[in-house]
Amino acid sequence: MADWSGDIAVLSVRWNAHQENNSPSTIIEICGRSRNGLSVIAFVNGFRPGIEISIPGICKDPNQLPDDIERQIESVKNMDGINAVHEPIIKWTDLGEKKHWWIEVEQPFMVPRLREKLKERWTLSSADIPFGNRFFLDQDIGPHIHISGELLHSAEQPGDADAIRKKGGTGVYPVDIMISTDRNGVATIKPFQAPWILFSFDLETSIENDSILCAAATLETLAFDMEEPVQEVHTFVGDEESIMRELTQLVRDSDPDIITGYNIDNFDLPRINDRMDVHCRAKDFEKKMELFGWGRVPANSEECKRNRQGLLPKRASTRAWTLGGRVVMDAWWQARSTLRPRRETLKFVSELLFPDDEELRKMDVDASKMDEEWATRPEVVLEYCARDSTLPLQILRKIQATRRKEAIAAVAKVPFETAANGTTSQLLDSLVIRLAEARDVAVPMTGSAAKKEGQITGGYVHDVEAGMHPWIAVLDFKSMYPSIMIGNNVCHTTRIDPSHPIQPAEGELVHISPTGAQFRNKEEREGLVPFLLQDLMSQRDLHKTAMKQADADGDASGLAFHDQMQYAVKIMMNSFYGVFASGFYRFTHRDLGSSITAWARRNIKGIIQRLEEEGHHVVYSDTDSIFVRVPVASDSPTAPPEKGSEGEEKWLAAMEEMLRFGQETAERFSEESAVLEFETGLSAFFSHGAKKRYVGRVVWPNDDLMIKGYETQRTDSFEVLTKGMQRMFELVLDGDEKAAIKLAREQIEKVKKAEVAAEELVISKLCKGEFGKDGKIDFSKHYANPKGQAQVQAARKRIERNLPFTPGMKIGFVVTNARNRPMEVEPWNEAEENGGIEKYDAIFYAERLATAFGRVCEAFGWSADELLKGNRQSSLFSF
DNA sequence: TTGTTCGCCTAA
DNA sequence: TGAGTTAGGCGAACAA
Repeated sequence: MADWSGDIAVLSVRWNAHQENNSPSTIIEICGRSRNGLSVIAFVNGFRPGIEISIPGICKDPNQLPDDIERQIESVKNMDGINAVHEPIIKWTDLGEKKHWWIEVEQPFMVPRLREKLKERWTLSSADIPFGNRFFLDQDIGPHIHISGELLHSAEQPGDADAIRKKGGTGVYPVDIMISTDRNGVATIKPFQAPWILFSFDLETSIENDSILCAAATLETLAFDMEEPVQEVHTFVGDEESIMRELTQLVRDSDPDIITGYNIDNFDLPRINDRMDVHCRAKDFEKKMELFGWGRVPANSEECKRNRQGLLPKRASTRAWTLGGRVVMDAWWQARSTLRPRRETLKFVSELLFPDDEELRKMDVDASKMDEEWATRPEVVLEYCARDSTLPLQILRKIQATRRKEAIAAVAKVPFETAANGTTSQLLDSLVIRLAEARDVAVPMTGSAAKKEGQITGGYVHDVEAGMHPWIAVLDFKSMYPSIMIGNNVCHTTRIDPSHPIQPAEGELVHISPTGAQFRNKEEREGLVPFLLQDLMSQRDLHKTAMKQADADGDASGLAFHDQMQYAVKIMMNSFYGVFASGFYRFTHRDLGSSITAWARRNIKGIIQRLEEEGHHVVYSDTDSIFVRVPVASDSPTAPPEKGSEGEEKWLAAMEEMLRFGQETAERFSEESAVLEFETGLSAFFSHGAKKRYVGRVVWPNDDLMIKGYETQRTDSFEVLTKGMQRMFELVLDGDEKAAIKLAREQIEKVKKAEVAAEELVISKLCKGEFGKDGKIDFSKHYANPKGQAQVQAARKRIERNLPFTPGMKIGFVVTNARNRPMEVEPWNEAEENGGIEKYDAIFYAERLATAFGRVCEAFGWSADELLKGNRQSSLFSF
């Protein structure tokens, strides 16, 4: 047989239990897309599953073993499912250095049962690493590899099912290329952007009987050298079974890597799954695979029965759907996490991203009367369905969702699937475990660490003084927590525990945190985490340098690529603290998290104190930032002056002083592993006196309005409030308090008279819930008192009116009567004129405005009450 | 009217 | 695949 080789980006990995010459073997099955656009399945031979065992308890001398160790090992060897016990290796553990025996297991699925049995007498390590991941760790590869091997299947030479089975596959896969190889056929290459194929779909369903009325799918292909993607729209009508069959056929023929759609996780995929169950008897695999056999695996009953990564998509957890060889990426979820939109409907998000697209403004089909709509104007419904199958692709493209995930995958060295749908700790596991194994550090099981009791103390937040503050320099610690971890060598493997057999030598320098916890110094024992963080830091520098180079060369795609990569590195670095401060991570200890934050608090409080002692007033500080008064002339203007006006000179002088002071102060307080940077210069800073709520006029390094915490930033606020407050802050920072108060009063008055459109009053909040057995949504699991939650009330009304509602999504509503308790609300229905809102509670909204505006205006002598009434009772100075 | 609790969302 | 963390503001409901 011929050989095949090529560069591929790995989409996902799974394993198959196999037999070779009557002995068990396990095949790693890699699924990827090649650089030139072929879908590839590779069977990798020669890896064996297993786990590691060592003797429980503290160990002072790894060579001192129980007398009956031979007998014990022998009895392990004789256990069912165990192939072999390898020669022991000495590894570091938190109870001393110990001998570790690698127990080779027949098949990965036997591991859970063996774990249960072995843990009675042994300590287990490396015992809960999914076998597919093992391959990435052992070979030290990431998602971008060069792979070569024996060709089993191609367009020219279609594969033979039996021959493929002999290589560990389950039949002929619906892909371009299939090969068989071993560890020597795989090599790391530089990351590249894979020409993924995306498949986006949408269903329209009956309200009356839940059946699928019609469907649409859009395919997107983007070759690496093309600017614009090629899209192809398909529509499906007819009886339900044939719609499902044709959809499935299209998936298998078009062979996409990524399946998307809007809210498919919670609606479209569950619906197809339910309808499949309606049409198929439990054992009727033949029919099931025709209706929903979307996996990139052979269509046979064996693949049908797999619970994960098989032929039929399954919900592996509440988190994501899995199927063989493809990745489900819900455009809703991606849009939510990157955009944090105020509302989450497809219409809202699309209009947000594509404000110039007039088509999006067309009135929707009335989803609450879908059966009627379908009966009377099917072509309109189908058009609407087709559009909704295309939009998710545009959304993903606009927010660069696949490129971001690909960059994360490259940095974390995991398959695309893990970057797209995995957890933060899985990303870290990938880096930490491979380093641990390389350094002979035993890998503990998740959950093996002592539980963290209560919360650890976090960052320090300085009280903020209410009012206006002129000329503020904002100083920030550069990557504060990572720097502390590097600087103090903070790691699971460097923590000094009095009970540990290995102790630092007398007089050895150790890092002592303010909590008293101690860590070895880097020269004696470098931590895994500090090493990884340092490596990530230098990776980021490389990408930033490459960005500059690409920019200079006019290489737009290179610039974008390195920007994605440096951003992904940043994300990874910032994930370390959280994972290591969590209560469950395998390499954690409660002292790690609390030491990091304790060092951080000590650093920042120390600097605040020294600044104050020097007479530099610190106005505010949060965790890693310090807002300090710049010693400018007292008559320095705080609003940018007109060109050529008399204030201009003073303004420039103040700017100059701020730069000098900011840079000098940052430098003066910087230490080797605690670098302070002059990040931002403000000509004016305002807060009403609450922590985490402030605004500033940024004048360096660029001109901007910075707002933190206030209603303008909140997605559960409403537009009149958001817009009004934004305008108020602009005026306040210009020093025009009068105008700000006037604006506040006018806005409140307008709302009071109900002269504002209901659309500007929509409040949107997350509404949780769970599907009950009867198909109804149960709110009581998530809410102590569901009736008391406005968003639940709105959700219930939507359900009652046959309008779509998905637990876990934000829901928009308008308050119609706040006099009653709980207050009455109406869901916002964007398919209807004016959202279907006839009347709103103007007094309620006026009061909300007054409260929010009042907090700001209080600083200038107007209370919320006075704003609401429109005049002031006691006036010291009346405007 | 006031204090407590629940819940959402944000800053870092 | 159950799982990054804590600090903090504030609105609403509800009990007292």
